[in-house]
Amino acid sequence: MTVSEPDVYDRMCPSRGVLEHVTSRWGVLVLAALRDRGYRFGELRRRIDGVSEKMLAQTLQTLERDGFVHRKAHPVIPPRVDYSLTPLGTEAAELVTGLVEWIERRLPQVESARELHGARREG
Amino acid sequence: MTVSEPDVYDRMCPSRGVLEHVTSRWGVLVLAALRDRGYRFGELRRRIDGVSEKMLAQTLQTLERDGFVHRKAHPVIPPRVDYSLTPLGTEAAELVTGLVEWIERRLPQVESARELHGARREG
DNA sequence: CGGTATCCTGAAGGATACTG
DNA sequence: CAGTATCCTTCAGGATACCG
Repeated sequence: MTVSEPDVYDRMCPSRGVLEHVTSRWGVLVLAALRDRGYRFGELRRRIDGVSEKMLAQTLQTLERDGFVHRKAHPVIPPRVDYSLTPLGTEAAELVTGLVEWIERRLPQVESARELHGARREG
Repeated sequence: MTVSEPDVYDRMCPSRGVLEHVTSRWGVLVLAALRDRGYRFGELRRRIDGVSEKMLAQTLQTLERDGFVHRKAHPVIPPRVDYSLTPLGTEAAELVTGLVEWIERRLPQVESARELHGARREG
């Protein structure tokens, strides 16, 4: 395991790193899911469609480290680990789900904008 | 130039694509910048620290296609192109800058959470 | 000035196998 | 079940060159 440096842009503006954790592909979806209730690892994996074990673990670790997610490991066999939002994470999750829900409401407008504009890349 | 398909996850949930355009590394920063006022291409490039010409152009095209950004090309030499937010883009920008500003306010809490947790990866 | 085209590399991230 | 370790592929995105 190699520990990577914060990149140049992070050094110039430390909030960029946090912003990217929270708005990352899987970060958004984890926060949104946990807003409903706490989940076990496997539950989350099934609920968040398409996430790999590796990426889910990585995303949860990053969010835990930033203080957004609380991890509670029960010392039982088979292992049981529950994830939930911290108070800080709850606030973050409200903001990102606000964004997600806004997008879902405005999707028709986005799609008609795309038609007007002519079908081009989906980057 | 190859035009890429929307990937599998986009097909399952079309809002994911829009979410990723808006929360992408440069998308967030473009929306936040344009919230202040309209900018020319070069102005934006200078204002958004670290963005390459290529990525700025690509990001603006994506946001334009989604109906968030308005592009006004003046037929003069040398060329002049102004970018601004559409009404839809203004709403999106408000949500993302809300998130950015929240993160900036909470940064001290995030940093103390990191210290408690012990210094680990910056993924 | 405001792009586009091409090339290239490092990092993100998926598949698989393994473990306590 | 909840991860780690390893390998391998894909792709974001930077560098460079060129153009209207």
